[in-house]
Amino acid sequence: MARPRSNLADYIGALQDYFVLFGIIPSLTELGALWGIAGRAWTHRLVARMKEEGYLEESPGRRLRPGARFFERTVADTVRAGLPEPANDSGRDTVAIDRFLIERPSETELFQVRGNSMIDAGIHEGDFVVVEKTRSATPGDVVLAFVDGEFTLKTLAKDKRGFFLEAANAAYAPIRPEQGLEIHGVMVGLFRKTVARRVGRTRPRR
Amino acid sequence: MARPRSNLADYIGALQDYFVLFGIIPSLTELGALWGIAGRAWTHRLVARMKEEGYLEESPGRRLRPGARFFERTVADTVRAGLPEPANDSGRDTVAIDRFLIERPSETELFQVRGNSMIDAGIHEGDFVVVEKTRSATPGDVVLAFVDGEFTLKTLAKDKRGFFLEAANAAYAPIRPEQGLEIHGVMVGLFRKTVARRVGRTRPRR
DNA sequence: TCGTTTAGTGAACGATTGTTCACAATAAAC
DNA sequence: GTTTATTGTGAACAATCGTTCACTAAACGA
Repeated sequence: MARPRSNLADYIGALQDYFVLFGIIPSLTELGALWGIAGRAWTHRLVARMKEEGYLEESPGRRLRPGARFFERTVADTVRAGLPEPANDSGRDTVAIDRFLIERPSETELFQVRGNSMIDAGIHEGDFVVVEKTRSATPGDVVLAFVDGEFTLKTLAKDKRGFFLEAANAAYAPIRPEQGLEIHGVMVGLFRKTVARRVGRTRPRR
Repeated sequence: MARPRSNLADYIGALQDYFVLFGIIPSLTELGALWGIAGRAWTHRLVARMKEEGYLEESPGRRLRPGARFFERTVADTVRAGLPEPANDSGRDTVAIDRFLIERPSETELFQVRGNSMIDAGIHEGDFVVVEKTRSATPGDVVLAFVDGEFTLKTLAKDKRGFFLEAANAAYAPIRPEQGLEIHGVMVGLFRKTVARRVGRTRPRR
């Protein structure tokens, strides 16, 4: 029966390093060179196995991309005791946050928040808000609306009199737009930088 | 002289959407199909221009990968009246979220927040916190500390009795660690996804 | 009007692609 | 010592790849 005993893990490790370096999954020929394999046939079969196990996926044009398990890096779940070491031996992907927050790049805009009318929703002045334009809004969503000649970020709400806008701050009254309510987009994410760029640095490098 | 007037931006937008979907930059043939271009020659020249401007880079095997500027996005101010159109002379700024939030990738970790002890600082349960390990903390910084066998996110404070930790929530008492205070890192940023991934889609494709 | 620049098409090239088939080398199982 | 599965090699296939060259079409200034 002969257990597989797959040293597949070694090949995957080498490929992860390559991916961090070059940002792509290369052709079978170059995979063979990377792995020290002469014939393209065997490389092909290894790749097939990686696809079966979810490490690689196929993109249009027969090209390969990292599969669901390729990164498998723990996003370092929080605070619970025990070391938070993410075991992140191989490099990190700097693309992660962008891709996490932005699903439709061409329909997405960033806005910087002014004022504190949404502070109870954890939206502070200076925060960057990710807004998707084409997403249809439903009551409860935070929306970027155009009312009375101004853009404003508020929670969309609805009662028997129709749609209106609510702030997340007791000091602000609800807004019932007089001539129509134009929803520019729906907030789908937020990010914030909390410490100013430091002038010096903690310790000299190298 | 004829200004470039490049509608390159439209092509890049379409490519960004494609990349989110498939995780690769496709071949020239498929780029042409994506952009509605018949001859591969013209696609080739557009790609060359994108490489010059830093949107694309070349990987081994003549394949393409996203360049440094590929993930940049323009930021608009929320509140200002008038169209939020970039109006590229004044208020326009472009940000790549990852690079904006993470200055030192190898010293940075991500943690997901549990609990609401920092809610008055706009840090909610489920938010992702960007923590830099080697940055030296000063009172007022939000730090990820290791006290009494647990990791916890709190504001670092100091009085005449020494350093202690403060929550940003009146329901939590300050923490004065008994056997030493170990600062694991300093919070430098935060991001949050506010709408769950939609099940259906807005409009059918093709 | 003419000239120039941008935008785009179409065909052709050699090289490389993924895939398949036939076949050897190694190792473990029986 | 034979069997069997795994690991690997090498050649061959049509298809597609990136690149280049020659050539329109439209737009715009001078």
